[in-house]
Amino acid sequence: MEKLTIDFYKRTNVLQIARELMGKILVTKWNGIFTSGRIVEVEAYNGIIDKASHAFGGRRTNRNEMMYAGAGVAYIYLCYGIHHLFNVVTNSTDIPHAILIRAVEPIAGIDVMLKRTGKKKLDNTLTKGPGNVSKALGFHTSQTGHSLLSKELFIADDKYKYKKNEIAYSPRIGVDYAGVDAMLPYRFYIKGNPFVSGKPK
DNA sequence: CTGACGATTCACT
DNA sequence: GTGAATCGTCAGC
Repeated sequence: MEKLTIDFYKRTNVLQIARELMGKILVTKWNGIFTSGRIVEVEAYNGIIDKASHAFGGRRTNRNEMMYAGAGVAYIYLCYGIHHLFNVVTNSTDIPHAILIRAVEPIAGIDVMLKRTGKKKLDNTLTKGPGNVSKALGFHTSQTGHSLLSKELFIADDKYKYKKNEIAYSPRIGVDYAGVDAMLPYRFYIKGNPFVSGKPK
């Protein structure tokens, strides 16, 4: 169970990193409260040339400032006034690459996740979809910019590996406004995993 | 200052 | 399948 280091995040190929995040363990320990889950669905946002990214065209605002902060920090923002979405920032300072964590499989602290989400029992809706992941793991926009190398928030590798044929890819979800870039196969997910969002096929 | 809208989710028809 | 919830952000005036 090794914590991923800065070298993992600072590489230049965001698609490669997104692909490698599959099966890794996302851990939060806010105020010492431990929760974790295995990553089963992600989407890559490929910098200033990606119309679906908040940083398209080099747009730099107060909201997306952390996308430019450099590898190994969290970018968390509010969507639809309701949902906090969690991203991993990669590459280097001033190059706004990010990976949205869309779904995890709960591992530790399931009781805490149930309490945070107001659910009664564990089912596949607990951490399915980016809004639910953030709710279950306790992410909040106030944590944007938090280091992924810290003791409260990090991603670990327990050496579990999905087989090559278990990982599928598709266009990203909810980015129709991005024109041709909406069709890019930047979403990765585990085939048949019940926590993966979108309609099963 | 104002208005339009979003990397979503869930309840309801 | 359809539509409401809900509010910070951002472009434009």
